[in-house]
Amino acid sequence: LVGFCLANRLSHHIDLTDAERAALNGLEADQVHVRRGTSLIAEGERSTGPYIVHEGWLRSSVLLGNGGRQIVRISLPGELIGLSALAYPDAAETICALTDAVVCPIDRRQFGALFDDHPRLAALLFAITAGEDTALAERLASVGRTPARARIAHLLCDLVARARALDPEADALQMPLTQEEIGDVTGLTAVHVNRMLRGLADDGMIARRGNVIRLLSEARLIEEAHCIAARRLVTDWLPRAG
Amino acid sequence: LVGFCLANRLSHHIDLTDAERAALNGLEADQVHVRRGTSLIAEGERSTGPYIVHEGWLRSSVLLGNGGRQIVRISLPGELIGLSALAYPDAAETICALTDAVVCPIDRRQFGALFDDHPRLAALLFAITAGEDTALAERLASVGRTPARARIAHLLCDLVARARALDPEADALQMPLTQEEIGDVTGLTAVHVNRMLRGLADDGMIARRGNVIRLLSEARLIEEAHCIAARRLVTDWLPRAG
DNA sequence: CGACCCCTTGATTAGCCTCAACAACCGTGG
DNA sequence: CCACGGTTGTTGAGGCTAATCAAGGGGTCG
Repeated sequence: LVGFCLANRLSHHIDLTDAERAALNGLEADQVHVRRGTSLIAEGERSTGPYIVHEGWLRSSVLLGNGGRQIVRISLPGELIGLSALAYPDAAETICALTDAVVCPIDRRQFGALFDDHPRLAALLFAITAGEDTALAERLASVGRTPARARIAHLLCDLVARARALDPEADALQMPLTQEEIGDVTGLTAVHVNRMLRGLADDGMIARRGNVIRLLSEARLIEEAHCIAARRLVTDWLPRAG
Repeated sequence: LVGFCLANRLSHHIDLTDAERAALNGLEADQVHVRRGTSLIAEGERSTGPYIVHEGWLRSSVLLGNGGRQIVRISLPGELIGLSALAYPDAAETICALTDAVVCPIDRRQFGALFDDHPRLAALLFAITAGEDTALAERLASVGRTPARARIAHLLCDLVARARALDPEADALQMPLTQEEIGDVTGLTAVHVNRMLRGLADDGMIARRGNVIRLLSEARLIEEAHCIAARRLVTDWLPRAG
């Protein structure tokens, strides 16, 4: 078994019991490898359940009738993706690997069984989902109400913060998104993304070398992005384990 | 007890057992009245849990550092709001009543107990939350990747569809949002919202009389908005009741 | 009656998009 | 090994969408 599993991630928030750990191991048994650039599932296809990311980065996007594309989420190891499979029979989003990746498919029913067997885990997943919902709302605010530079600053801050949560050592961001994809996240064109990145570099806020982006002044970026700092989850309301 | 409770809404998706119904009644016992224009909770304030809307419409918004405001959700009776209270100790969004409203506050711990006592209800709420997450992603796509007219068409289609789910008779939309608020949903200025509404009216797609908006050609609006039709929830994965 | 909010409309500006051309890089196949 | 096509990044010029600034009208509430 390779990669960073959900059990790892959940144990950052609560102390897992042996039974809970075993249940998660059972849930995360299957692993599917996805090569960079290939899609795990396409919008409209029949889906059987969500996935847990074990390794690599992925993106979820929706297509517009006018040919446009919006990337609605970038997913890192330890995160759940494709949750719309719990609401609808067909996938609402196309999920595509940004790097070579390993994911674990979860059948809806397996997921449902978790509510019976391990209510505390189910509740924690609910809390995590609520937190990601807040992050999505924040991105909507960024796209809807801030200028281009700020949107890109916001994305960069978001990604480094999440990458750092996985690897506290990393001070530079190995950026797997093309400028066109950055545009699809932020609602801009690739051309304009390019100009804004150049602007940020000229102003000494970031340094670029190939795909690697280093944040030279995270404070100024955060200020420019009107970021909201990552918050710690409250877990005091979860039911008792067992 | 007034209004449209959560039990009503959930029973559209599954047949509730008596025990489940009783549990929901217990959950929804408290009712708080909120007058139009007043806020239930402000961003940053300590929060104790989410709310269930029993009557009226409310909006959730976030403030940007630059003075901007983004409305991230419009909530109708039967819906859960303020779910970020399950993730963070302080409210992530300001919730404000668009009409006189009645809501039921739910303490985090009450909500947590639901996972122990009624796993099927907890799982259904998870599914509903996943569905709303999809709707939020769709709005992000609308704001990020479609022109002003399309964004407004999208909002109108969304609101009438949801209003109609509550009252199938209603063919007109009693719009409680000011044009400035419509702008805060769609990422536009009030002035431009006004011009776009006029344009839609001039083209015979909507008719306006005061606050009441009638959709004259919903098909054309949907096409213009690149809307995705409301889908039916899958519930086959939920654990058994009891 | 006056103050305030909301709607409406016009004129001007600015931010971002479109179109276009080229350089750099990559994986592929000859 | 190199030639090649395709993708990505870069930069310039010009146009369009939506923001800004400004002014006035209608409604409601104190």
